[in-house]
Amino acid sequence: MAKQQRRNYGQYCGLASALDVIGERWTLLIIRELLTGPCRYNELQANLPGIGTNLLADRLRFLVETGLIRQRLMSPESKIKMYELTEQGEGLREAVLSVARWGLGLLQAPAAEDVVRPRWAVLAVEAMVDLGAVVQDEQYEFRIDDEVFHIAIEGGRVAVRHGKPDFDPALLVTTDAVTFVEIGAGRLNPLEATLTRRLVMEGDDDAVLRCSRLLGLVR
Amino acid sequence: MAKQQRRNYGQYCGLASALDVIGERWTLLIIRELLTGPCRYNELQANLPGIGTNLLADRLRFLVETGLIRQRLMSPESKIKMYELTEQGEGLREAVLSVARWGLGLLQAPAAEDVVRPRWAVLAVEAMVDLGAVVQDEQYEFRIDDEVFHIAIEGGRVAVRHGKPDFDPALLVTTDAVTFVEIGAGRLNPLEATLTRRLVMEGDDDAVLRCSRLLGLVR
DNA sequence: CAGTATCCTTCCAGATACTG
DNA sequence: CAGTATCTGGAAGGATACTG
Repeated sequence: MAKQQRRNYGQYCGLASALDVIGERWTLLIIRELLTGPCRYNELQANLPGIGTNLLADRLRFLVETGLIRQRLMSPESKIKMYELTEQGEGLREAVLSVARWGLGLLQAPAAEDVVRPRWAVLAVEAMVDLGAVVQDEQYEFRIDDEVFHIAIEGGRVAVRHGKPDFDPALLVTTDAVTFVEIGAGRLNPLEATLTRRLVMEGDDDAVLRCSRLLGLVR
Repeated sequence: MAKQQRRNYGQYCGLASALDVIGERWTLLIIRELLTGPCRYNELQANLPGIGTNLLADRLRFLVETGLIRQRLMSPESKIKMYELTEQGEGLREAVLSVARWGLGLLQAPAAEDVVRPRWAVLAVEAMVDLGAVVQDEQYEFRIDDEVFHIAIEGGRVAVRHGKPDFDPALLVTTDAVTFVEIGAGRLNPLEATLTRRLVMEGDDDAVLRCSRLLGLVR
């Protein structure tokens, strides 16, 4: 036998065939990391505590084979490798957000041993976006712990991206990852978070309102 | 140790917490079965070839504990037990459809050993529904292999349900599960399927058009 | 930095036998 | 019918050491 067969469900069904590819342990969490931008091997390892390097390598190899991700050099001269989603992998965004949205509702208070990362808060932000609440093109800057990202509204489309906004943001939101995830989970009232300074929104009052509506924090 | 701890990711993140509950093998397929209506133990076993009775029992027990499903007697007098989704479990519908929609795009021609079930075609139908194409209240009857179900459009909402329509349907669609899944996967042209009689749509031409649009089969 | 290689543990598949 | 209980080989997962 040249190559052993992967375990699969053997069902002619969209869900089953999806799970044959992304159903194994850790796989969807790797996709989650890449949904907020390309990552290096060690970054992935650092953001997926407990994965074990062999499994990470296995999963990455399989996902490259399957065409969900690809390897690319960071720049022509450097030999630092990055992993990034292909178009097919990017196609999982809606599905991942949908699952994450459901999972947000399960969250209790963080346990002492729970790990949190700013980029997971980014995912929470994205899962919370209500497309019906888009009013005007603008950008909001978020500073979550040590990471900066922004929401860009462009012609009715909403993108959540890493790094600073492309232009002067209408709003600057400063918070920590736990606070943001808790708000997303509906466990923490945004007003309360604001009053206790766990969440700080600086900017025009109207922009604060628009952003709050976009994230479903107020009606 | 009274009760061993389930393996979990230990991440304070919506996606990770969702996967702690529904990430294990077979779990989401059990949810899929229940999304098209309550099932008995043996039905589940029959529709999930390969699961093994102990594993199915384990999963069901866990899902009941977690509150995603519940057990109920079929009728007060009979002692036939059914499993059905709780409201929380029902909350997974969008997420499951979203994953299934992505997975449909992966499907190749069915392999000889692949299993197909009419209810998976029901899922495909539901995943294909384009809410933007809803025009008027009506119902469509589907006969896939030996199962009957229908799409009910009521005030802009679309429901896919088991059994016969509540009133005279605008359309009767007859086909087999493989054909329907293949159409959903974009592998089979609906016109071709119609011409080869693998798919038969009986009804008013306008209704055929509306239904085809609803399922994204024509623009 | 970006992985292999190794070893050990846990989970899963499949079979079978049993119970209320 | 609707499960529980037990067993076994094999596959997947986890921890750690090592390498170009």
